[in-house]
Amino acid sequence: MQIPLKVYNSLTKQKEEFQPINPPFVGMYVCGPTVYSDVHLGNVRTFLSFDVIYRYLQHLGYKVRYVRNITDVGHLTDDADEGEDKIGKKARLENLEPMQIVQRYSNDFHNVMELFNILPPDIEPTATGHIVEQIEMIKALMNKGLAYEVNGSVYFDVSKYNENNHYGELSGRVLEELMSGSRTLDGQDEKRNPVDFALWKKAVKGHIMRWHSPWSVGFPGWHLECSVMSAKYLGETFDIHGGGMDLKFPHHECEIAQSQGATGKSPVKYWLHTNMLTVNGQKMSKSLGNSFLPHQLVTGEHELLDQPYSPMTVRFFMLQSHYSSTLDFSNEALKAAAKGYKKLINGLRIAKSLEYTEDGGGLNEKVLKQIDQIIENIYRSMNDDFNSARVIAQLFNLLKKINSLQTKNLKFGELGKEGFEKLINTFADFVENVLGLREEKPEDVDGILDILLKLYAEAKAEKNYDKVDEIRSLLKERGIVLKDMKDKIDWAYEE
RNA sequence: GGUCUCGUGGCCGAGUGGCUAGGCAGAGGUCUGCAAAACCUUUUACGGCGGUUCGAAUCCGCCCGAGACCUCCA
Repeated sequence: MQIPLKVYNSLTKQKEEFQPINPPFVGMYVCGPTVYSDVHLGNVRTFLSFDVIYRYLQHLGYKVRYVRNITDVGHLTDDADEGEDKIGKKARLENLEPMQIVQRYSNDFHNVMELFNILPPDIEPTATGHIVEQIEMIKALMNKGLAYEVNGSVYFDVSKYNENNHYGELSGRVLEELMSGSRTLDGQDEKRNPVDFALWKKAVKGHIMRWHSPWSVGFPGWHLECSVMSAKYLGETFDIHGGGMDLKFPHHECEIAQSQGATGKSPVKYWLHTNMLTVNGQKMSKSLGNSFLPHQLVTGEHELLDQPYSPMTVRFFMLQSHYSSTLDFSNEALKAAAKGYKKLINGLRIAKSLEYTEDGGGLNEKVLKQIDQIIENIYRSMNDDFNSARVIAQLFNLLKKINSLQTKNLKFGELGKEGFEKLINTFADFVENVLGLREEKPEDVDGILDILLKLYAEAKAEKNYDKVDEIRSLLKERGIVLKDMKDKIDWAYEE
């Protein structure tokens, strides 16, 4: 396609043509979850957005290396770098080894990702697996005079960094204002400046997760792992760094400062930020207590939910908005999405089942042109900062053609074999591979079997033995045998 | 208070200086034993006030309203 891919770069605050540093390779890093509690739907939105970006880049032929970390070091509950370690706290409360907490919620996270058909990244590094590398980066920063040690803890010297760099370039902060705006913490603070942040924290008594370092037995600062792991797997400068808006400051700002401080290079070419999921206009977040857990959605067991919604309904719902807009979560919107999703996925089933047959129609240039136009619009939309909402709109337009083929309102011959294949393949490819929507078959297989058993019983009662034999043999082909019992009919797997 | 985003028809949600978003809901029609689905047609719109322009919902200013970040958060 001739239309170039453009992405909105949060760093430059404008849409830019996407040009990878080393085509056809693309390096993409996305901040993953901290595994100390269940992921909620807001978290899912971010990973879903980058899933579609990942899928589309691959669709365009790029060789993408997608890295998404797992934060399994317990970071502190407030940014004064005080407070309790979240994983350690949970471990203590539940009387578990911290790594049990980490494992449990990592497993849960992976299950949720699979539920929403979010592809796994190529590399999923953990913070605890890269303590050595983090220590190395701290050393490098200390050697450059950008970090200082106090009582076994090491802090990043933001004002020092700002002398030759621009701290705040991503989030639009001005250091002076940050410094005047932040309260000086009473007495105990080890930092030279409130805006400085921890690279290494000495473990206080009772802190469970701890490692040896040249400075103390302790643990690394929150921002450090992303700088370290992205550099390790993608290089000191790589193409795309993603994450939720709420990580822009301070997390991503600090990441830039660390990386640039250590290497002298700007680490990321394109910064992409996804917007928040809201509930009644308010951000969904753990701390506000208005978050939905994925399983609550699927079961419908939540006071704000009228009914259950399937994972693909939610996926479809989220893709109907642009990743950089807030999206409000409501029953009405979800119900509409459920119907829309089913319409689209019915189309996918039809698309896959249609076979081209010569039915005497002559080529219809007008329809062919329409289809070409729609397909071009699909690429145009996706290339415009991954506008999945517009892609879906166009897919519904293709769907009309597909449905018309099925109902014979449109003849195969009008499209010709080539036109037909383009229609079907584009539709199926975008629905399944780019948007990642998959068919959700009814799970109630038992219920469907019951219906067959009922028909079988009726046929027997009518002594319609042809029908009886037919049902029996058809089920047998599927590995299911019927059992005529004295008082009822049952079934079993064929042995 | 500082920085920033948004305000689109009954609901959700794209987009754009003049050319159909789309889904859901509503209306009419075709098809159908009935129904559903599908297809065709169709109603409802760009927070307010100014300005730029031949023309703005789209650009600019002001106002009103909502939200995000500035503390852990995707």
